[in-house]
Amino acid sequence: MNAPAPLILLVEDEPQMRRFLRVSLEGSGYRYLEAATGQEGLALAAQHRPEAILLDLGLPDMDGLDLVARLREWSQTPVIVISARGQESDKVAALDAGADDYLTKPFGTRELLARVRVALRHAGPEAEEPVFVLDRWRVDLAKRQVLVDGREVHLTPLEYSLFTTLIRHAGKVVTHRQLLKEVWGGAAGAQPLYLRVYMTQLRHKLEEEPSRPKYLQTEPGVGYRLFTES
Amino acid sequence: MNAPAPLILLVEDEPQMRRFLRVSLEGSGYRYLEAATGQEGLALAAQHRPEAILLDLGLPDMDGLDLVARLREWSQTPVIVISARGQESDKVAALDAGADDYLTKPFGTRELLARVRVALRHAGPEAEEPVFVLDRWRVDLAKRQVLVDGREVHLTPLEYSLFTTLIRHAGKVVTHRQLLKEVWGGAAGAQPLYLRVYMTQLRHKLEEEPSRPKYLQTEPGVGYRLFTES
DNA sequence: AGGGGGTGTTAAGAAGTCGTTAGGAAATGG
DNA sequence: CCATTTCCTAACGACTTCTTAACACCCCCT
Repeated sequence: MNAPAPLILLVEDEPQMRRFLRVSLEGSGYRYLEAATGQEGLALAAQHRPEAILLDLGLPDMDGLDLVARLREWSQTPVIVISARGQESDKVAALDAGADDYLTKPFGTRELLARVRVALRHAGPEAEEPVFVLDRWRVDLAKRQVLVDGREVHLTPLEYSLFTTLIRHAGKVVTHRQLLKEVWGGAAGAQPLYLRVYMTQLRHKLEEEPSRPKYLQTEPGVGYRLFTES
Repeated sequence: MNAPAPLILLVEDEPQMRRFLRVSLEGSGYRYLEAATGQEGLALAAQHRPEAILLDLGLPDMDGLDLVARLREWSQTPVIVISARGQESDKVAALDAGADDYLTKPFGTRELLARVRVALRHAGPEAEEPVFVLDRWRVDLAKRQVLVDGREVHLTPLEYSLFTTLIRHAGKVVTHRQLLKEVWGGAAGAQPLYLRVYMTQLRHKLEEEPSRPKYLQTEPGVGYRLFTES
């Protein structure tokens, strides 16, 4: 349902500034990586494919602009340059080297985060649709749509929730207790009887022979499972 | 072989600043358009599809942030905001409203041009017509115009917002919560009842058989969706 | 062969949600 | 300032979904 938090790479050698950036990003729920040198930064970028890069110029081992140029050989990841130098020529050089933004120290946390959001917005909506396909079934989790043989089948909220819970644990047995908890919520009152009723309904809507289920299988005394061949 | 020079739209009411920007852009070989008001700016943007927009806040007729929001309803064209106000909160507000960069006056020509180059770099491959077509419906997002069988149908602001929200998520189920948030704004007080009333109105204005909607479908207990045949 | 636990099936009432209408409040535009 | 449009709210019938109960079934065990 919810995508993981965007990953951001910090390339910064100064411990103090690094701490500041780390706290800012962490407080906003981003995942982050750190590199203290240009080499390390490039390696981490290649290895983890962050969704944005914060780059402080003035690294010990290589020129920041070279880093951007090297990165741009294979990646379009947005780069926000951070620098103490506010000269116009510095900004122009960095932006023309391939950086996407240029922030001059000192700057505020809120502006930094706003510019990070812009960068992430640019990173593009690379949202591949989570679609579960099994034999004649096609379940589009994003659209909340279930197709059987290309024909749409309507599921009620509980039916859909039960079905997607089984899909999430496809192939594995899910216990009665776990199903009741995930579908009906931890609250009390949920009875194993519900499962039998709704499994029946699901089978009638989805299985070819509801009385001889091929995929929505019972694991007697334990729970149910969605059988995925082999 | 060689594409025409990128087209840039200036939205600026101050004659002096306009002259400065014009000279800067012209000297770099860009084509440009000028607008002195927000209304004119929106119209020109819709008509000529510039590849980037330079927007001065503090226009006479409308708030600059509203202009960005209106533009973002149908276009992803990069917007560089220019402002005399350097407050961090101003920058954050503009960037979060959809702007891509924020320049505080005074600024140098070379930095401006460098940031324009960044913006043009971002400007992706040819945006398609900002028109949504489905069966007998034709919605021009730029003109805010809805046609049914070629006949214009008038929608109130809320109706239009609700409709375009469904269009933006065409095919997907949009939950009550999400619709209320996107159409009525995150603020409190929005009730699911609103949705029922406005969906009824939309169906009467847009559907052939309002009581048997073909496209504006209800997903009981979950939300609504704009049905686009699989 | 006869229980008995767990399971499948069906149906009907209860609970909740939705569609529709209309009228008054609020905002808009001249 | 008034006319018009738009928005909010309440009420109620119609519909969908959920819960619950009753009963049939099947396999295993003694």
